[in-house]
Amino acid sequence: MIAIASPVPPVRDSAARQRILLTAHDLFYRDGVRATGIDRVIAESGVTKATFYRHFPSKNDLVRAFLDYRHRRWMAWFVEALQRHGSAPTAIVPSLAEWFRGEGFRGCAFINSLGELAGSLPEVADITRCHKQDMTDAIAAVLPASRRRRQQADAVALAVDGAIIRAQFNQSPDAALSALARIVKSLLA
Amino acid sequence: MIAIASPVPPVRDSAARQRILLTAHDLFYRDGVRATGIDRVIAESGVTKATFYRHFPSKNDLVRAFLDYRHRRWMAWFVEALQRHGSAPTAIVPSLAEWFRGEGFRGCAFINSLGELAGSLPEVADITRCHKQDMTDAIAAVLPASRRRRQQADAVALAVDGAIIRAQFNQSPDAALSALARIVKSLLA
DNA sequence: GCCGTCGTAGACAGAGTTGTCTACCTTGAA
DNA sequence: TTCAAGGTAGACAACTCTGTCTACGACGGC
Repeated sequence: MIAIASPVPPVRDSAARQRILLTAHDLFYRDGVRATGIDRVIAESGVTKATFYRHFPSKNDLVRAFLDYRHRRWMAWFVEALQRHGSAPTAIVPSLAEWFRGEGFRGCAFINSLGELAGSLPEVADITRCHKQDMTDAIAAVLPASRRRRQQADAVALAVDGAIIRAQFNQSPDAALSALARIVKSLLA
Repeated sequence: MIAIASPVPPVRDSAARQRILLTAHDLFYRDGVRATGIDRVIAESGVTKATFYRHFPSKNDLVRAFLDYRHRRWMAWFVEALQRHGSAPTAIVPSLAEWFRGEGFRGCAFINSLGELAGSLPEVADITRCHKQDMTDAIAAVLPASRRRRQQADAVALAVDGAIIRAQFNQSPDAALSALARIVKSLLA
């Protein structure tokens, strides 16, 4: 037996894995990561423990996969929403309004994870930084080209984070949205 | 025996209770509420289980006390810092800079709790709303009197929340502080 | 001096946590 | 046809979590 390369190609896209990831996404986002036990994910995704641990050797592996999936999914939605609303600075507030008013909105998954996982999964800060960098880039893409575009995008992104937080605890997102609109307008004036 | 009022006046300020609350504050803020077990709080505050449960019948009671204490303590610091920096709009950024650069800064305790406790302690949203309302009032107090002061304070407070978040995952708070300064300046222009 | 309050000390219950293990079935490719 | 990968099913270990309980000591006001 010669066996040059590893004979065990990891299965990245099996149906069971997808089901686990989708279920974990919904539960982690809705109830929080620590509040959601592995057993719950296993039961609701309809697989067995052996199958689960074949794909995700530990809960932290699942959490990392969840954050990665969340990032790709949220960014795809955000870029699409900005385009749909005109790819202009005025697209930012109505896009976020969609999200805030959507069923099951519970804030930013990365910000939420930051608080509860800092101890058990230190890289969550780096992951969040990457996520917010991509969000900032998407915002910069709808701002008018100018020498200060980078700085303006940073400031708008910071305000967007503030708006997400306030929409999370304020029941109605209206106040957060109008405050954000005011900030965006005065920054670009 | 006539016994008009309850003969068991709750002890609000015993030494043991203070020690428990202080310890819980440090641990909850540093490691998160869910990540911190009751046993840990008990061990580090040097009391026994019976004593602990005499003062706090459940962990949720301790969490509520923690948030209340945190609110009073943080507000006292914030108001004092704003005064110390001149009680003007320009006092906001340097005050926050103190906090962000301080040892053990780990973001806003209320925002952090929001994500991890929404399921087990629903009132955390109301508590956070009250806290942020008081923070907004403190900000309004250093803004110039005008017809739009309330709205300006709301917008600044929203941006402050964004700055807190970014200072939490960005290692250096400099970018968050300068973006916040830019927002404050343009809002008051 | 008595009694209630506050405290120490620690065993214990009951539930939930992550993760391992054995045993067997199915499917597709060499 | 054989064999390995991926899946089902579920017992089990080891630990941690919250919360209860008994027994006893110290102190202060009535």
